[in-house]
Amino acid sequence: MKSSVSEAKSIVNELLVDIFNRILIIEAESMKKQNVKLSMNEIHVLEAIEKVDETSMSNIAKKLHITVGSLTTAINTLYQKKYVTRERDEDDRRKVIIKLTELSHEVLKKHEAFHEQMIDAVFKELNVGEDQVLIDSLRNLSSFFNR
Amino acid sequence: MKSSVSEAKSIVNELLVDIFNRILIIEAESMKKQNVKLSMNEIHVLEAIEKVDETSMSNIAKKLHITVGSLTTAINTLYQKKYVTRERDEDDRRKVIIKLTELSHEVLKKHEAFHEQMIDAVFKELNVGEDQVLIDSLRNLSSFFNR
DNA sequence: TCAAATATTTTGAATTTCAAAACATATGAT
DNA sequence: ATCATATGTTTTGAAATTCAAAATATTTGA
Repeated sequence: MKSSVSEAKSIVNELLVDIFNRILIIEAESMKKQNVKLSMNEIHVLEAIEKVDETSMSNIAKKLHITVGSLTTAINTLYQKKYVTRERDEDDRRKVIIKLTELSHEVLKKHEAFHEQMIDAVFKELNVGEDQVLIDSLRNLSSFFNR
Repeated sequence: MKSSVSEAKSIVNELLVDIFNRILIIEAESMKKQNVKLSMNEIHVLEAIEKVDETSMSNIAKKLHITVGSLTTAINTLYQKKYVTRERDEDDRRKVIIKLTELSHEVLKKHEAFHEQMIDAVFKELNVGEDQVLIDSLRNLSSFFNR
C-alpha cells in the first residue's frame, strides 16, 4: 500500500481528529462500566493531583490549564465526596495542600488500566525500533505546541 | 538512545496525554490571533457540518457525539451570528438542512491552516516509509475505540 | 510595620451539555 | 384514506464547567 506524503499527512490529520473526538467518550464509558461514579473531568483532576509535585491549588490548576477559581469548585465537590483532603501548608499558610484518599487511588488504578490497554493497542504489531518513530512524531507534535 | 518496550509505552502514553490536554487551548489561541470570534466548540460544529454527507441535524449531532438537543442550541447561536443557514429538506420535511455561509468558510480555512502546520510539525524529519509506522499506530489506537 | 505580592475562595455570569416532553412530518398496515 | 407508530427537531429545565473580578488571608521585603 503506497501513498504520497500529502496523502499520509491527510490520513494522520484525520486519525488524530478522530482519536481526539472519541477518547473522552470511550474513557467515560470504560469508567462507568467499572462502577466509577466520577465524571472524566473529575478523574482528570485526581490525575493532575497525582502527577504534580507540590499539590497546592495553584500547581494543580496550572497542570490542568484551568483557573484556580475553577479548580476550587471542582475540589469542593471532590472534597465533599471524600476523594480528597484539604490542609493548610504549615510552612506557608496561604497555600492549601490537596491529598488523594484511598477512594481516589482506586479510581486512578482503573483509569490507568484503561490507558495501559489503550497503549498496548497502539503498540500491537509494532516492530522493534519502530516505537522510536512513533515517539519522535509525538514529540514533534508536543513541541509544536510549545512555540 | 535505547529504551525498553515498557519505557516506550510509558513515554507514548505521557505524550498522548500531554497533546490531548493542550491541543484545544493552543487551537483556541491560534484562532484568536487570527481574529476568529468563535469558540473552539463552535468551530468544531462548523467542521462537522463541512465533513458530513447530508447536513441534517441528526447527522451532524452523530458526527459530534452530542445529542440533537445540544446541537440545536449550538446552531441557534451560529444561525443568529450568520455562520449557518437553516432550511427544510424538500424531500423529507421533518429534516432541517444546515448550510455554511461564506463567513464559516473563512473561519474553516484558518482552522485548516492550523492543522496543516501541526501535521507538518509531526512529519518534520520523518523519513520515507516511517510515515506508515505512524499511520499504523494511530489506526491501532482508533480501532481500539471501536471495540 | 505596612505596602505589595502571592494564594485561595467567593460571586455572578456565560457556555455547554443532557434527558424528557412537546411538536412536526412520514410511513405502513388496515 | 386513516391512524398508530416511527423518525426528526426544538423546547424546557436542570446540572456541570468554566471564567473574570472582587474579597479574603498570609507572606515578604523595604
